Amino acid sequence: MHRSGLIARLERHLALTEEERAAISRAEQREIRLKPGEILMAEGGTSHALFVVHYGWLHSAARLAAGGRQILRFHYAGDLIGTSSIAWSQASATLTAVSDCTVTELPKADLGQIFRQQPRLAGLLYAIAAAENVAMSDRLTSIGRKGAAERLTTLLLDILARLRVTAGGVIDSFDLPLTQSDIGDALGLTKVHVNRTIRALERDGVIERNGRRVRILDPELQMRRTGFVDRYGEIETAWLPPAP
Amino acid sequence: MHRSGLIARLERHLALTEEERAAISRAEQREIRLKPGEILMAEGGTSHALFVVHYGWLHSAARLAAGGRQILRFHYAGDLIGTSSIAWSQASATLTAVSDCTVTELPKADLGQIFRQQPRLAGLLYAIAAAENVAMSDRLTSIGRKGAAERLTTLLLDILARLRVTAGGVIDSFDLPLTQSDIGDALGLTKVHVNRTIRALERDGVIERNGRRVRILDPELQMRRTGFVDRYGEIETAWLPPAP
DNA sequence: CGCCGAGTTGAAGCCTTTCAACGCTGGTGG
DNA sequence: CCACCAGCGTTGAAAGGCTTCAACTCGGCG
Repeated sequence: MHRSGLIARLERHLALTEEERAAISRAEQREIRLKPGEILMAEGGTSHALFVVHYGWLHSAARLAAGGRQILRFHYAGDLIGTSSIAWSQASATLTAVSDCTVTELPKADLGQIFRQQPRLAGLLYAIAAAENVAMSDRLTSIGRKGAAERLTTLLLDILARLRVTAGGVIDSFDLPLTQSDIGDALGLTKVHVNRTIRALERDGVIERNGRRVRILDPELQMRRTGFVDRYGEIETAWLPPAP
Repeated sequence: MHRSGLIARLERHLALTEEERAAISRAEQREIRLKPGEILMAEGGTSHALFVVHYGWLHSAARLAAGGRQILRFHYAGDLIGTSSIAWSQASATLTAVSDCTVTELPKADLGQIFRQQPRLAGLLYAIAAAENVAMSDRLTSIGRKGAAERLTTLLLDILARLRVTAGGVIDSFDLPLTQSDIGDALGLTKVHVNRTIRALERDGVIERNGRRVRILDPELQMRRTGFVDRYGEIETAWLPPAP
């Protein structure tokens, strides 16, 4: 099996011991490959496992009684997902592949083992969960208090920031596998208005498009204008207990 | 010192051992009392501690460059707050007292101790963080995909559900210490529209008001209509490692 | 070759915001 | 002690951003 996406993620914050790496490897079970649109876990279904993303994108989404959909988060390599199954046995959101992707199962019981034997990893996972909570807050602020153009720009900057991590360099363009309908469901807009907003950003020289390739002309400028903060760069680890 | 709100919260999910209780008591430092409107922690400020709420309400909010504000969450007795300081030393949100309240400090370093010595507590804290993440998702869905009346009803139901826990019974009314401006900032609406929406709910027989007292006429009906889910009732603990 | 999903565009309507004004209440200082 | 002031709640009217409805194009897949 190839290298774990989760281990790679954790090592960006902390130099893991051999034991810590082994504990995670042991917990990760069978690998699952998904095609775009395939569902990994359905809202309301029962689940006794989390998933680690190794490659590709997914999203988690909630359905409304009225028939709409809200995309809650996008998940990239290194993310530990399906975390709602930690607190309940029923999934609170649907996990769907956006691109081709591979994930591995991580049974809840094995997570318990990690918490028992690797307190430093437990702390780091807790810190990452706290960071994700803050990222969620940013999204809430964006949807609650910003107009369509700014929401869209922020989403594109967020995707760019996440991809820059794995790309290992400062890129300014990427392939966007999302439909405009998906984008609307992520931003709380209709697909029609997403389309108009995208075209307005093009006209205003904020972005360029070529097929599904999107280029942000001056990412740093846009980050300043929207007040975008990358929540995934650094995580403080000084408070963590030492490795055993 | 009176009984810790956090211990009470955790014991709703798990029967704690004497050692576990002691570990938390040891970590909780000086008690702080706040009056409505007082700020416990300011966005951008540095902080090396979390806080445990023992009594009263607070909220966390983010400011926008444009001048607006988004209230992210309300915090009640038993909540562990300021968790953004777990991942960074800078606070990402401002914590403000809504009512009179008392909290205690919980230094990050002591949290590290708890993670090292009490893996079961660590797991439970992680599960609670996961549950909060889901609650945040619910809010995102509400703001992204629902109209003003439904957002407001959902907020009132959420407050009711939280108060029912500490009230220890099925209540259907409560004192609402929030201004309409606060409510607007929590729901992504203007205070003017909040006012119109409140009056519409009164006219439609959804709520009654008497000063700051709010009564929801048929909470169960409204829960069904809005698809409200109480995320704070049960948390699964079967996967947790055993107490040492 | 035809169909279906995705993207695009126009026009009309609705929900929410903005701007403005006024009453009420509780706290403060003369 | 009381007048004043500031903040909150309330309401109206007009404007604006986003949605809805509808139609048309384009490209890929069966």
